[in-house]
Amino acid sequence: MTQPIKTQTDSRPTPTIEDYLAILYVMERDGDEVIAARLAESLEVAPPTVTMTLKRMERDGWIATEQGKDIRLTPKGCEAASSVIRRHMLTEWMLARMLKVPWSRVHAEADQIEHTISDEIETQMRANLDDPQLCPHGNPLPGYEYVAAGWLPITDVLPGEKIIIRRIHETAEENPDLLEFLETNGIVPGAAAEVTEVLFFNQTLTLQVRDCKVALGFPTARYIYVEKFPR
Amino acid sequence: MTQPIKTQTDSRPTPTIEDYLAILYVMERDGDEVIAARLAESLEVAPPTVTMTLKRMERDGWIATEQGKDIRLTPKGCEAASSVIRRHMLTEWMLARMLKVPWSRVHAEADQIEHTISDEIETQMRANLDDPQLCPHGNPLPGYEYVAAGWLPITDVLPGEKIIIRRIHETAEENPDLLEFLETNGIVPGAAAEVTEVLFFNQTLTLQVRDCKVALGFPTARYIYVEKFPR
DNA sequence: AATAAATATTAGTATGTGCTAACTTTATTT
DNA sequence: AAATAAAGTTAGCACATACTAATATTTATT
Repeated sequence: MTQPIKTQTDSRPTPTIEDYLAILYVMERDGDEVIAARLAESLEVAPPTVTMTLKRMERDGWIATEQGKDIRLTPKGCEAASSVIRRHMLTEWMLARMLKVPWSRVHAEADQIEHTISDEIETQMRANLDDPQLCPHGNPLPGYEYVAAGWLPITDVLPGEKIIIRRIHETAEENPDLLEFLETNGIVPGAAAEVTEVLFFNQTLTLQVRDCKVALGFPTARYIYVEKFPR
Repeated sequence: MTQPIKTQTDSRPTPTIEDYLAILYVMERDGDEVIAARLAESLEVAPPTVTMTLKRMERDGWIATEQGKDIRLTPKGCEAASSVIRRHMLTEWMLARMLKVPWSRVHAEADQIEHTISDEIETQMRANLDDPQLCPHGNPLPGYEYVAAGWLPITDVLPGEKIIIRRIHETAEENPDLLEFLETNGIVPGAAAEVTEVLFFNQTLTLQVRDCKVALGFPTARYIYVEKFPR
């Protein structure tokens, strides 16, 4: 008899728990307040669902709650979160490069596929996709946060400054309409642009990308990170 | 407000139901007896689980049971089964060709991923994988059964006959050890071989593949389909 | 300090998917 | 025909994941 081998894939959290872990990881990384209400919004589930799921997560050692206060990932939870985020981002690259799925769509598709990628497939992805440090939207793979550390929100740029678009934050990726708008207007990592106008009273910021002008609302603009053009 | 669009992916059966549908499809295709006991074996679940799941499937219109007798796919069930089998086989090709996953492993991996492939990704796979009619193991995509119709089990070949390996049946794909054995010995679709010996008393059949001899047990051999060498 | 808003929890319910134990029904073989 | 084997079902249970309604708690604002 051949013994069934317990693979890492078997000991993975469920897709639901992986979703929670990934959001918690990004919240912690960004220094945001980690509370259940935010999770309920991000995941589009009712608050009691979050309460119960967090209880199970604590029971299973993915998170720890400081005397009922804020939620923190345990080392094990952090590991698991890193893993699913890595699989997500590698899947995005696979879809974009190998299957030519539009940039604005890869995130939503990868959100499903990520949970079914084994360690072996992850290894193959890495090898065949040049071991990327950033996802197609410019967000860093876990462990490569330093690569993105120097970029700043485009809201911090003064009119007249030339910039390179570097990153669309994970939060903005949740909005497919926005992604399509950005893609259509060439606002994707690597694009050169110039901030032409900032209208505080209107909460908009106008960009010149190639030969077209695009106005971004401030809430959107906060999720677009750029590199100041090397003069 | 943008209306959320109800995609086909939303109306898909659950992964569990897709698994049942795919097995039922193959059983029907091959003219096998379609009974719950066979499903329980294939799916490695207890018989009562099958009873309950089949009830839900009938309730939801995926299958119909002739006065409590044999199980048949409804047109809707057949559609859904074809869809998941297609996604499975396209995923296998993607893994093999794009991610260079070994031939003997792609089936098991695709078994998970298939459920998370949207119609859009399926379209992209088809376009970027040359619209295959057969999976990497030589089994036909739904609708292309005629492509495989002329091949026969290697048990029907007489010693001395030269053949081309064309197909490893789905049932054999469930056995990873067997697949690895076949791969190691070059028994994969397209390989030229010669049946050198058939030992009925021993229930084995010996093949010459390239420069090595391989003995196959009859139960295995029944799942290997071949084309007689064009003389 | 009082009110309002935001957040969290409890209680009760539902559904899908699994299990074991026990029992019945149907087929096969002696 | 009787015995055995195979197949199917019922009953009872468990767990993850969702929900609503109601309540409690905490934080913020007037």
